[in-house]
Amino acid sequence: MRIATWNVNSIRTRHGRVVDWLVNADVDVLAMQEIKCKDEQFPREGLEAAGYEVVTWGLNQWNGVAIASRLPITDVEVGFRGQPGFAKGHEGPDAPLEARALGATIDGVRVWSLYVPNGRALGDPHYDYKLRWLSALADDARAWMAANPGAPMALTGDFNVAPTDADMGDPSFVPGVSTHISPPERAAFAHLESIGLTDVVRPIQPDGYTFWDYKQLRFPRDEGMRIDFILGTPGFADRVVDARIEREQRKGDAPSDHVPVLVELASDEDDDDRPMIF
DNA sequence: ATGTCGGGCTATGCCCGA
Repeated sequence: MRIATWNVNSIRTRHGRVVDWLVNADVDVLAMQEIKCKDEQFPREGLEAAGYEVVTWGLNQWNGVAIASRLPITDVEVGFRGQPGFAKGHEGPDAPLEARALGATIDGVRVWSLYVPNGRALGDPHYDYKLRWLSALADDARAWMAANPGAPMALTGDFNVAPTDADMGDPSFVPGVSTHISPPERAAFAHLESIGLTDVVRPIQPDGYTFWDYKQLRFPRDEGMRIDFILGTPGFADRVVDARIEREQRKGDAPSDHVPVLVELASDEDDDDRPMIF
């Protein structure tokens, strides 16, 4: 089974490219972020014609997450337990949720499509929200892992954190000043790893960015950032046989500013070593 | 170069978010 994540930056602008890539890359499951539309506006036709079932959580023109799968989808969860909300002038515990997390089970694998808040600037209310959001995500993941020992789960998506210096190649992000590289954000990411989630792509693809800003020739200069990840429980990580960052998807007409990240999983029904398929 | 893209709005440019 091939599972991918992709911040598509508007599915209405990108659906043709998304379907083409899914079919060409033979992807079974795609977690999307920044669909930037309401559920009823999501262009499902091309995906469904290509054999994909689609579940979405889109509230308005901002954020929005979705999962498309060629295998049956069950146990859809809109938002995670304890997910903090956020809205202008509404920063308390009863702030409305944003459409940033969607969970589903596919062929026995729990898959989350996550769009972590950007943070905007150090000290901005959105930055505190980002840290609370990541902390609550870890709490929910830890509770799920305790209740489902050994089970495969992947937290996939745009984490908006560059965990190491090598993951930050955009010179406009300055240590001590900028989001995405601040110690608290990196600690929040490391905390996800400390509860038993593993970046399953990095051991296979140690280099490469997943995002390049549209501005200032960031892609031609390869001044990107590695901020999109697939974090797996041990029961997920043990089945990963290959991984890929689809840099080619940053090229051509109307690309997203992010590229897909995907992994190939061995079947859970046999222990045969699978050949590397990519 | 604040140099690019998305979205909405009531518009044919301006605002917001990334």
